Amino acid sequence: MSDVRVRFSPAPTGFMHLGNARTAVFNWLYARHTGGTFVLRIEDTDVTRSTSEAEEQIQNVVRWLGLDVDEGPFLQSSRFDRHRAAAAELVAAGNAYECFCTKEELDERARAMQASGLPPGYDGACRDLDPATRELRRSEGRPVTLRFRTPTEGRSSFVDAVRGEVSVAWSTVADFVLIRPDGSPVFYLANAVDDLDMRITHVIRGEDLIDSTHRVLAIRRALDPNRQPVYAHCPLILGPGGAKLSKRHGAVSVEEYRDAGYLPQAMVNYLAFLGWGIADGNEIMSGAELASRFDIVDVNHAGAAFDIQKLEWMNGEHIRMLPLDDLVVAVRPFVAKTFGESLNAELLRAAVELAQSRATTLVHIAEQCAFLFATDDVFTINEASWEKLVATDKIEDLLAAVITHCETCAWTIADLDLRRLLDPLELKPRKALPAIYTAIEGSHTGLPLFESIFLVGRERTVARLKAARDRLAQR
RNA sequence: GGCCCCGUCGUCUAGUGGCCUAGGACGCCGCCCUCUCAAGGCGGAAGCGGCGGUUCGAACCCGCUCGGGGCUACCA
Repeated sequence: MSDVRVRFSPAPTGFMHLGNARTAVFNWLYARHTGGTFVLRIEDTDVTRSTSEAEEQIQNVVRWLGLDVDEGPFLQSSRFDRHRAAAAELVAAGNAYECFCTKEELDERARAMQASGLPPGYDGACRDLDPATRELRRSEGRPVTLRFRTPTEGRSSFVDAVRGEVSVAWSTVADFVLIRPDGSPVFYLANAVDDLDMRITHVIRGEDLIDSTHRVLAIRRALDPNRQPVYAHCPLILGPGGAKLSKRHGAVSVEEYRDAGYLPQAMVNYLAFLGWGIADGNEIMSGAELASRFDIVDVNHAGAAFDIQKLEWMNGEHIRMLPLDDLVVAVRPFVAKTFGESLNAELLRAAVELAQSRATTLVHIAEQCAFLFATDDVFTINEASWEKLVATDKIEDLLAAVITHCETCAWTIADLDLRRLLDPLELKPRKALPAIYTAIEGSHTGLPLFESIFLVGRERTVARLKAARDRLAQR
């Protein structure tokens, strides 16, 4: 095992969206690539916005994706004492100070500064208070926050593993809050302290955090000047057209994709290729294959648009690669959702086998199999398909011939090859058979007909054909 | 507004000065296969944001410009 230690550290303040998932995937891939350790840390420093549901969802999604966690989950909220101690250390060393400004005062002054064309950051009002004034403020019962004292000159710079040197003038970075009046730490502090304590060597995260890195690094250096991790900021995932990914573009939470019938291995495969690519030859890979090839220095610079069509294709490819028994297990809950838990296992397996080569999602497979599990009272025919049936040439003769055949023939797939009935009627399979698909499967598109009829069984087949015949006669 | 980051087919990408009349994949179009729909096979259209440099030579280097994104919180 190498000494590489990475962590996925989401905030439990909402659902796990695709960007979070991709960050998790990159971290996991890098850990597995290097033989390092993958740590899960929940950054719940914002007590008012963090929820246990979100926390649970994060763990569910990580598990579902198959990203095995080596250490954790660790909750930052259980380490607040450690964060406060670190903050006290910073105050003692003069790197941080007490600020007595109220939220209202801050807001008001920020507005005024903005109005006069100045940047709206903290104005440093409490930065250099003398001890007497500090004592006075405290005695007034004002809230106390701890702020980090940011350098006034020079530049902050670090070498990012994907972007190279990133640098910013310290004069543009205002003093920022470390500890809130209620004693809870803010992200910068908790993040710096925990990465230090957990001996994180590589910080792989979204580009939205690139500017905060200067602040985190400043805290780290004040606490321990000897250790600095490698930072790798990955491009953000965009919606269609390069705009910000949002609900308007459809599902953005990973669980929605799971529920829509996407395979976790397809999700990992697709996400891995968003912002990174070997893109030479085969793109369908297992997590292990991806891990063997992944490296953070190969991550792209530009944001990547999420393309559901490619995910869908990739999902189909993974469905085709999956051993049949595994696919049956994956499909089962989707079928059980409408037809209950007591499913005929053999029937399900046979149906999934027929669907495996033609489906793109698990939901798609469940839909294609539905006609097999539908009892006659719930079996319904798709309206567009019914119209096609009605318009079929010699439909009455065709139905009559198929009914007779199905009532009397041997019940084997070979004997159920209905094409033999078509010649006498001077019909072509391509034109005539979709009507039979409709009568049996409820749609003119679906699982191969003769195998399907075989699985439906003689009794239900004849019943459905007669039902179609009768409905036709009524019009 | 300020600061930072980014810019190759519609989309994901390969490409780090000559191998590029820019390669692959999804999607799209056409053909083949075919009991429907798919899957599969074959073929096709489609791109270096723009302008200036540097160089014998630029998708690759530099400048400007335009465009996109992020940050600018007692969110992370």
